[in-house]
Amino acid sequence: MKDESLQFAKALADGTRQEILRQLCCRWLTVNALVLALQGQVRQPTVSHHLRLLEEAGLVLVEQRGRQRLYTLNQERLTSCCGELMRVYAPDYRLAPVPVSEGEREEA
Amino acid sequence: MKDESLQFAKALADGTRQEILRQLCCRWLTVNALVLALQGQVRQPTVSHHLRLLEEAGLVLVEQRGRQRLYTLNQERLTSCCGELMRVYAPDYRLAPVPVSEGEREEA
DNA sequence: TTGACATATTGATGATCATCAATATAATCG
DNA sequence: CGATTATATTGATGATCATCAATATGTCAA
Repeated sequence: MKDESLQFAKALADGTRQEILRQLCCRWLTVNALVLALQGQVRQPTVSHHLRLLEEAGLVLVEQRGRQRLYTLNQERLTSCCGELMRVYAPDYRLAPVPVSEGEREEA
Repeated sequence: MKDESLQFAKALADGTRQEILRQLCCRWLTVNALVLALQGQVRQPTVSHHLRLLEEAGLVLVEQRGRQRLYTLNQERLTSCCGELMRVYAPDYRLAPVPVSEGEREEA
């Protein structure tokens, strides 16, 4: 897409997609596992549809594993998109994103 | 709206609204001035419509001034919404938003 | 109060999009 | 190979939404 911030916002502008991202945060799930995690909220084709949009926006990472595909949230991408938004729309504010260290990540 | 991050994303999920926000960044414009700045892209009622959505999302500030209404981008709100997004969807990253000082603001 | 100006609201229309059932593709196993 | 499983794609349908012309509301000046 031409405008990255627009694609980013559109990707997040749906409740089901945000729920999917929450489920994919900090873990890898297969499509079916994701459908189950969504508790019958939506069917598998719908989940695949959303995953495609999220992948096109770079917000999820995919890994083929036999006949299943594992998805996870791409935190780095989300961070950089938020950074871009703030650079454009909040130039009077600054952000200093600090990656959490490996050690800290384990504690949570 | 129930979900703040969803309302935020929806508000940004339109090219015209993002263009409006760019125009309202760091300055106050009347509705008509905004229509002019958009160079005939959209009519006045459409602009008013978008301004309402943006106001409901807290992304613009309004001030009545005689018979006109002045709008400007609410940078603080945008910053906090981005922060919320990152807190939820990028917990392995941190942001330390630092407001630019008054002095620096003048230079730009 | 009347007239002129600035903005908001209404109602209609077309476009975009979320969702589903059905089906296709792809990968593994026997 | 054929059967099974996992995921993607297709086509249809209803909902949401961006946009406009027309009109209403609100504000000031004379």
